[in-house]
Amino acid sequence: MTSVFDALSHPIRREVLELLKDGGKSAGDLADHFPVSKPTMSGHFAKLKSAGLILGENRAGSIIYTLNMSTLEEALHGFMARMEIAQPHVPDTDRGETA
Amino acid sequence: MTSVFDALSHPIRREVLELLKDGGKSAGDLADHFPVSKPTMSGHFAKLKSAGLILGENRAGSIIYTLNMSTLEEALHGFMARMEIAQPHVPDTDRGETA
DNA sequence: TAGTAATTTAGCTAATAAGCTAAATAGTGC
DNA sequence: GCACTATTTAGCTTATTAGCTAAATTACTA
Repeated sequence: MTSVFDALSHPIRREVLELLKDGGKSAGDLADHFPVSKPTMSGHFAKLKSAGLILGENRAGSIIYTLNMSTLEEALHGFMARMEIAQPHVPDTDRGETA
Repeated sequence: MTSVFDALSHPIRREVLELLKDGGKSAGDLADHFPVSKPTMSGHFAKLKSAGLILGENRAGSIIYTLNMSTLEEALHGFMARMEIAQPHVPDTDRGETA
């Protein structure tokens, strides 16, 4: 069970997540974005899946990976709360921002 | 030059950062919080320093490590922006910025 | 059912990480 | 300068990671 932060430690894996933010993509399509072999990419997918950051689904002879945003958000928000890191660019709370 | 995400991948290193959020602490005091040897902790400090997450300063026979919050914030905010993750609002916290 | 395309698994190598003990270094204070 | 304390460096072992090629598997499609 790879931890989320372990999964995020490799730049290829972070970029895979970014590629998935606008919708699912096949393993092959994802792999084509990176200068490593498909088996190597398969290992990266396995780690992301083990961390709960992506889900894989069989579809028409391919495997479509989709982002599991809630796992990522929970990990990042949880850590930021522990560290008491505030948001940088959202308006002051005393200006009555409407969510 | 360890990357911030590499540095964050180990739980001891994340907890060191948390211990430093309310002010600097000596290497020895930090090491006492963890069930590993001091040389091992020294290696963790070196990685955090190499990632720009902490600073070490000689003071009265000890080395005081302090958190470099801006590096951490930049990395997390940057990644969250790339991922289009809403950043949480953290309530006012007194981080000890006594004028 | 056989073929084909997509993906993973197996098996390997090389590099890095994390831990240890023992020794070296740096800085204080007498 | 010497002793003392704090911390790091050296040197080692073991485990993990990341990469590769080749082979196996899975799942469509004809």
